[in-house]
Amino acid sequence: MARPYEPASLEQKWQKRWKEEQQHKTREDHAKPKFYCLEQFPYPSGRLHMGHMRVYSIGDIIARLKRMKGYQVLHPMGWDAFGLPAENAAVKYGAAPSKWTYENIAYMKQQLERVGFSFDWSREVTTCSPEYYKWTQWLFLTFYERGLAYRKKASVNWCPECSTVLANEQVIDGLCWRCDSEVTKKDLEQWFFRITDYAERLLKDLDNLPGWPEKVRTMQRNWIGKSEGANITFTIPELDDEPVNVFTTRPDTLYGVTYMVLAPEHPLVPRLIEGKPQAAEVRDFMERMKKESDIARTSADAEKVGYFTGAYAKHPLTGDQIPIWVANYVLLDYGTGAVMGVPAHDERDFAFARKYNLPIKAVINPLDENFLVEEIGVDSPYTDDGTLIHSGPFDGLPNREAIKAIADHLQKLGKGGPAVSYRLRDWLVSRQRYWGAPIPIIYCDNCGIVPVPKDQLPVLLPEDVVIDGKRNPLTTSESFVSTTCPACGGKARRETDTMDTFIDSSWYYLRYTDAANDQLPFDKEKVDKWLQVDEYIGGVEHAILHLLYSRFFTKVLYDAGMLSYEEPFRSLLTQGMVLKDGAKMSKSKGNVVSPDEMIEKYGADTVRLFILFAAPPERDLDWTDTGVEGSHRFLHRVWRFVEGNAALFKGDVPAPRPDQSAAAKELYRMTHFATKKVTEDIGERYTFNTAISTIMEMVNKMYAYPEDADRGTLAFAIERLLLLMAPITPHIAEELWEMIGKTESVHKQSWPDYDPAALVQDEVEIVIQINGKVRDKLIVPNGLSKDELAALVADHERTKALVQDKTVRKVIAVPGKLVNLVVG
RNA sequence: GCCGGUGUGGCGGAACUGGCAGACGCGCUUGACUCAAAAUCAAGUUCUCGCAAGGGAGUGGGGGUUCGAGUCCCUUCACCGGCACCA
Repeated sequence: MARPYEPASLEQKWQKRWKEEQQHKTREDHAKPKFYCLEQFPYPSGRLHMGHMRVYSIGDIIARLKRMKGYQVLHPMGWDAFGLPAENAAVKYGAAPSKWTYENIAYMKQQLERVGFSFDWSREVTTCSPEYYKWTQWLFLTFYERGLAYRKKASVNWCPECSTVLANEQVIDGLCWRCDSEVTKKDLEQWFFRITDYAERLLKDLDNLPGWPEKVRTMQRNWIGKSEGANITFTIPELDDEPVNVFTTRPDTLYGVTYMVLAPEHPLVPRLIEGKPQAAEVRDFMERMKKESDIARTSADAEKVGYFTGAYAKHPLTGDQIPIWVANYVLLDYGTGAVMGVPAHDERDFAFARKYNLPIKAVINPLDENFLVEEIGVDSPYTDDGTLIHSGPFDGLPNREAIKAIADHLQKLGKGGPAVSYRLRDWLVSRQRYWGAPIPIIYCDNCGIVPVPKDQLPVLLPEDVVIDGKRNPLTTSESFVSTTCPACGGKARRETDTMDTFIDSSWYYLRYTDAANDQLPFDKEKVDKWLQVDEYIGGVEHAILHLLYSRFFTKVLYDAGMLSYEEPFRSLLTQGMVLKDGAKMSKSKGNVVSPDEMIEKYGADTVRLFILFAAPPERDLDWTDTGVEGSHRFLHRVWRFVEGNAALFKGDVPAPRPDQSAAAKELYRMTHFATKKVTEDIGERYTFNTAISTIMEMVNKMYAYPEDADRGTLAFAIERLLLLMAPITPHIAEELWEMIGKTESVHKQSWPDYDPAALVQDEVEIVIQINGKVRDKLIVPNGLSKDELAALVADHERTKALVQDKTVRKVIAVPGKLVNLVVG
């Protein structure tokens, strides 16, 4: 009586047993090589979605393989548990954010266990627990001690919907990354991390990350946005030669400057316009610019608007009078907030000069002799290379050389010099929200800003707060706000902002290495043992945000001597989205497929198999019901075959005798080939889809295996099949492994090797080509040399017929592959 | 505009090092089993001409290198993503 495949009961049976045996606990064994396999930890939103299923399926297949290959594997899991949804839930349902969060964690943890992911839960990390955020605060203070955390008043991004400020990285196309509302500007005093100090290292070290996708490295390079050029100091005679710096990437065009433009918010503007007839309209313009959002103002097709201030600057080399303008297209926080205008050689300057009738002066002579210098500035600016003209002592110099020559010359004169500018801004880390780690800072009227002493951490989140989505909740807790100054003992008040949740997730991968440490965030020896993360798997939506911040954190902690690596993630795998009907799953589209329902219907193994089989990991995956059915069908097929042949394993199992028949030899070869292919595809190439397709081919061969062929070879193939399936579909592999009489878990077995000799075929099919076109195929003994092959083909009747009376000019023979006859 | 990525059957995808394009799966067609259906097993399935044997075309388009190109080079188009009045 055949026993049917019943995933629901057998999966729970094994999950229970694995848990009892603590099978997924990290075994620290210094004799073995280590492997740190990490997937981005989830936000406890309530339910797992298919995106979660995908990341964790990918991580689990890798971790399970590495364990079987004899590595000590760190494969931890935790919760990115601070954040706004918990607060929104508090406003909506009146539940405390902590209650909401911990209930979600409990539910999602149970879901993850139901899929059979091999996480080491003994190292579980929850960022909203005081045991964790104590160290987040500790690290904030470390940053503060190192001068990397500072407070300043600035025009910052403000999300009215979330009632909080946002970092630049969290503003996507002018909208809030969380809620998509339009972000406005506000002048506020806020905490920043000095990530710009690390701009150059963050940029340069991207070159040392060959294991990262080019796409992600490019995105980070673009975000950091390095420009090389020069700072040039103009002076303003009417303000006692007050200096004003401009940044330019084209110092070679310095002699072509015909005007200068300042950002409307530039601090010099009020002094420049004082007493001038233009003062009123410039002031009016400045007011208008203040109100306009950044996107509207800086979009490429926005009209360029400018006003003459009435003031002039002095050119640093020629001494010419340069009119000073203000315009919407100049931004205060990029470069120096001031630019020089060279309309002859810059598209934007040209358009501006045309509009306001400013002079255009050509200083680069095109190398193209057909291009007349006189044409410059007539219809369009000339922005390519050339030699300098009208540039005093630099005339005749190729402009590329002039860039350096002029910058160096200015430096000698003390009027500027080579300079680099980055697009990257400092990281705004304070949030006017409740559900985050409190910033451990105290304000004292006598002592000013006083950090909370590290031995007084954690600064606990108070519970007597009002969360109404309107006020900063911590300001409503009197018991929290009023405190004493750690320095002078006088009355003081606490900082009421909390930290950006991206700080929590910037170091969680370090905490996993030493999750229970109550003396330090982590022990140096332990973190050094496990770092770097060997494979980090997550969504590309964090390409800039989380991945840049984590790199920054690692570098700062490296500088602080807390760890020995400057880069946290050796290799990065960015998995694609899970789509349904060509669109991202979303409630509003009504195309959400629930993992719970799928597991209920087919079992976790089927869901894992389908996710890994349907597409390579980096690509988007289209969820199809028929595809899932197919994966489920395959597991049934495996089950039936193994179950139907389980009797083979009663008593003494015969040894494989592949020499008994061609069929036996072929199955034996296939088994070794599959071992090789699956090992490489899962362990090195991360193409799980092709690993699975090879296993399917192997099963097809097993079905076609003759009844009377060698049983030992078949037994060998069955045993091997289960080992190869173990990382992919761990439950069914375990159950069938037990069924064939094994007493120790399949997951504790050593990953099988393959025998290269077994891969060699006696006979191979070669292709006969005439002039590169396939004309015939021929079975020949393996291992023939080029000459033997050519001779054999020359003798082949059909080849003779094809060649007929034509001359064979050349014969190309590739052993084991083909023979190509060039005839004519 | 700059940078990066992707283009292969009806669909998801394979071809890793220049060597039989379309593995594996989905879908579809046919057969076996069945009173029948489902399930299962077996065969077929790029397009096109042909009864067939056998031709021809074919990896977004055009060109090139090579005995041989999905793969390398040049060029061009489309789509996706990042940056963008960034000085």
